[in-house]
Order: sequence, then C-alpha cells, then structure tokens
Amino acid sequence: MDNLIAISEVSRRSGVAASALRFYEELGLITSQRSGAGHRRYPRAVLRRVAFIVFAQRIGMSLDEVAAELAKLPEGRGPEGEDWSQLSGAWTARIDERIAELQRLRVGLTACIGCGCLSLDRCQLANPGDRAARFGPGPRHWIGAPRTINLTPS
Amino acid sequence: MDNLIAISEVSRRSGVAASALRFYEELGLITSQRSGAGHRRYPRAVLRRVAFIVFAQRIGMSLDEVAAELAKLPEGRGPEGEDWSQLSGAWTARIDERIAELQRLRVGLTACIGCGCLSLDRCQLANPGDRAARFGPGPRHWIGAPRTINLTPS
DNA sequence: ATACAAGTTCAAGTGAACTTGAAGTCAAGA
DNA sequence: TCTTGACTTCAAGTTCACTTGAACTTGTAT
Repeated sequence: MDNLIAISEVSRRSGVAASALRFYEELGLITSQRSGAGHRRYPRAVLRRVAFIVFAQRIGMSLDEVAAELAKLPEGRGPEGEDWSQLSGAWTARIDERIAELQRLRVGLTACIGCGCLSLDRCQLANPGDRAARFGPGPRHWIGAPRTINLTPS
Repeated sequence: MDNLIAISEVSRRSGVAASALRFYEELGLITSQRSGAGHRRYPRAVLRRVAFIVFAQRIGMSLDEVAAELAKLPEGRGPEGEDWSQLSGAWTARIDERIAELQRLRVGLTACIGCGCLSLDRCQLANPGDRAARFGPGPRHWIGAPRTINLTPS
C-alpha cells in the first residue's frame, strides 16, 4: 500500500525495540514523518539505516560515531551503492584491527601459560603499542580502547 | 624489604587507578591487609590478579564474570601454573568465538556491498545464531553478544 | 610546629544506551 | 457506548565500571 511503515513494524522487522527507535530518532539517527494522529511513519529506507546502526554497534562503534557516519549520507536515505561501500571500507579496517588485537591476545595468552609471567610491567601483552594515559572520568574509556590500555603510565 | 606493597605502587605498576583498585577490593576481586595506619598493603601476588582482571576485560568479560573465575582460585592467590592454564583455556575459546563473529561480519559486510541488501529481517548477518529477544533493561545487553566487547574507535 | 603527601571512608556523580512508567490521544471493533 | 490496542510525550530509572569530592587521619620532612 503506502510505503510508510509504523514504528511497530520497524521494530518487528529490525528486532530493535520501539523505545530504542524513538531514542535513535531523538539523537537524529533516523527521521520520520507523522500520520494524522501524530504517529511516526517511517519511509522504508529507515530499515537500512537501522541495519547500519545495528551492524555498526556490533563492530563496536558508539552511537556518536554512527551519527557522524550517517551524517555523510544524503538526507533521509539509508546507505546504498557507493555510499555503502565507502562506509563499509572503514568498517572492514576496523574489524581487522580488532581481530588482530584479539589474535595478539590469544597468542600472548598461550605464551604466558608457558612462561608463567603475567606481571603487568613486563608483559608485552599488557602493553600493546601505545602507552597513552587514560583520559577523563567515566567508565572504561580506555579499555578495549579509545586506543589503549595504559598499563604503565610513565 | 617487606613483600607487601602500597596501593600507589600497585597502581603505578598496573596502570590501574587507585580508586579502581579500591573498587575491585570492594567487589572482592582482590584483598589486602592493613598497615598500622589503616592503609592497604597488598601482597605482591595482587599484581597477577589485577593483570588477570585487565586481560579479562580486554577480551570482553564483565567484572562479575571475572569474579566468578577468580573465585575458583585458592584464597588470595593470583593465577599461576595449573590454575592459569585452566582459566586461559576458557579465554581462548572466548576469543576464538569473538574472532569468528567478527570474521562473519567482515565477510558479510563485503557480501552486502555486492548484493545491496541489508534488510535486517533477511540478512544472516544481523541475526547471528541467536535471535533471542533482548533481555532485561539496561544497556546493550544483547549487542556484541551476552557479553559486550568494547571495540576501539581509532 | 607546621606543612605536605599519601592514605582512608562514604556518598554521589558520570556516560552510554536504553527502558520503564505515568498520563494522555485516537481509531476501530463488539 | 465502551473497550482495546497502538501510539504519543516526558521524566526518571537502570547497568556497568568507575571517578570525584568532601572530610578526616598518619607519617615524614622542614
């Protein structure tokens, strides 16, 4: 019929709770028109945007970052074709990084079993490349890392 | 001298803030004796425990889970030898799982560029194995699996 | 004697990503 | 007419992993 869908439908098809969809809308990640009764009506393309959001989170992006990515797209559209392959390029890199990190951890883990070490100030594992200091309050900003775990400040 | 170390020392050597160490102690993840002045004095082994905690978080475990693992160890000890290899066995599996998931995402991502799909209800990617509904309130319980891993932006 | 650093406790705040609850609107069906 | 169900807004609550701040005590240095 019409190509506008209700929030319940979007929720059902995406698996994302309606409350979360409203929240996303509040953040400007998605947009809707309103029906006569003031109900949200989403264009079908919203499903792609939501998919994008879900995928992005799955690879560890924050909603802030997602917002930044989505902002690059033309108004109201979900990512497709060109756009999509551009966006996903960055993702692939991201995923690879994370995989690499996990593999380092994995290997190091096994190594540590052998050497019996595990002292933070000596173990390579605990000091992956960067030794940047922690920043700001708030939870786990540094873990899994806005780039780093700072096991040895100075 | 004595083999008991102050909280500042543990913090310096582990890179974990003193406030976090107190917090871990409150959770029972680590324990300390007290000096005459009521200051915390940690046995050297605490460094291993802390290392364990840090590593565990890095592979996506919650402090609750860490607590459960540590509870299996003899009192006050950090993991070593036997214990350590047992514990790390589980980790390795965990890491592998996560790597596998990321690889699925990676492959799927590329595939999606080609097919232009991305509709959540059809795409395998968005529904990895578990389609379980979300559970409980609170944030992101469902994303990145029952236990979230923090990916790093970069 | 005085200052200062390093420690203590306890309560409250933080950020992310939502969820929950209360109170209200609106259209369709029995 | 009445009820039900789907929707609305807005404020406040929730979880995790901490951090911050206030008020206080101790030990060492000058």
